[in-house]
Amino acid sequence: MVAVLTHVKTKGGAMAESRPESPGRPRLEDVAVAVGLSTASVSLVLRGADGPSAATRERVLEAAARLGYRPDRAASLLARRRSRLIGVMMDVRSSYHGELVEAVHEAAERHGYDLVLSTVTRSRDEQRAVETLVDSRCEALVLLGPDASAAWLTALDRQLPVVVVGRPVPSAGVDVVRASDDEGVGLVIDHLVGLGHRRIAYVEGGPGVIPAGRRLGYQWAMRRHRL
Amino acid sequence: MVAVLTHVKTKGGAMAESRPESPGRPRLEDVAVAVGLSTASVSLVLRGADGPSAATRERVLEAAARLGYRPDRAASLLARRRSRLIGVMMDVRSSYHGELVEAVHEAAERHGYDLVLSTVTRSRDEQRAVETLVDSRCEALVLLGPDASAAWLTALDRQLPVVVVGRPVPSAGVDVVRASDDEGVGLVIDHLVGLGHRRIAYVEGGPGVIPAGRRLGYQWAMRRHRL
DNA sequence: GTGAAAGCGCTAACAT
DNA sequence: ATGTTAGCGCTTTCAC
Repeated sequence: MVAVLTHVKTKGGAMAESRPESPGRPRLEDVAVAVGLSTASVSLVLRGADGPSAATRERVLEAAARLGYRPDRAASLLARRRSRLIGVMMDVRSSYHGELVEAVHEAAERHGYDLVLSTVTRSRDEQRAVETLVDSRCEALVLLGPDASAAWLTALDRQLPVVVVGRPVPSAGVDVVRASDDEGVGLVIDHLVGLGHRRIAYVEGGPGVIPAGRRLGYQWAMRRHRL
Repeated sequence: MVAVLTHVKTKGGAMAESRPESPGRPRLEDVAVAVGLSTASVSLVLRGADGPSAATRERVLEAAARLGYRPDRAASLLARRRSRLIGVMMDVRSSYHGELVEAVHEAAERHGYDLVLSTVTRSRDEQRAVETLVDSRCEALVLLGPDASAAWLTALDRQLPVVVVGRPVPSAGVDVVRASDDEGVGLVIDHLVGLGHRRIAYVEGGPGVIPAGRRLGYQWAMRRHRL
């Protein structure tokens, strides 16, 4: 029943012991050099900009693939103006939260946003979980079932758009959406990032709701957005 | 039952509409200037290095708090040598995975590592989920229930330490730990980052196991590590 | 269409 | 004990 460490067989690799003179992963410059272009051009191609010619594009893509190039998220994030990131605070152990996250993920994806997940644990409370998200440059936050006192919740809301799901927020000065299924979240995200970009808070209608009507919700959203 | 968008009340904030001349979040330099020190010193204080004097520390911490300074994760990550990040691929909708994540999180935390969560969804397959983790500079990966063909799994394992949980890996060239409860994961992480830093793979003994023996597992780990 | 150069905010030697 | 100076890898004007 219990894990047996003696069954561990090592394979020689090391983690802490810094890989000696490992070439390190290929950088944008490596690709640039490989095709005899500037990093600027390569960057454009890789991001699908319309500047580069089809021929150039071809060569760059080939080289990038051949070298196994992967963009460095941290570097990219640091250099970019907008992060296009939406942070989600949740409890990973809740499959209900999981369903919501999936819905949020799909909605966000449609608008070109990526998700950053942060879970609450026994040793990591909600505020710390949220801090991680803010520190990660998220442009908006979705808080699943926060036990938040209106205090820091509203303070947070003054910094960036925040959506709260699952528990009624006390009489804070935040505005609210009422709904009772997980599709509402998708709708809210659509609304949040796709349309008005309003700063809003969302509160589930009540407990014990039956997750359903998924498709319906999305259809509504799509229709509203004329997609 | 379905979310009602008409209930949305805006609050005037905006997301896309770049906050005009917002001062932007305070940077390390802002804190440095506030206390009349260099960013280097401030960085040291904030990271709890032992260089700075108690007096200096005091002032820096005060200023940081007053300005509401929060370190930029991307910038920090980019500048740092090691990321001290462990990536976890999972299915957020599975509360079993959630339990495992919590265990992994606690183990990782004890060794000063942070977790990066990446979930598989209908539109995001395992390989893409894992790519995100690699691109995020994770030093090691924990894959929960991957349906991986040995192909890219073993290729991945050549780049960095990988731990697989939940499904037997085909006859790949990876070494294995056998166990049957989620504590095994904690143990493996301990082993992975705390002791030998070995490159290993972990395979759950079988399906339908009863998550139990949590404490016991940890006690074993602690004892082994003399903590 | 493509390149040069200036950062993004932070960390890490190396000086002082 | 604190400051200086380079970068980390990428994006982004602005020239060419």
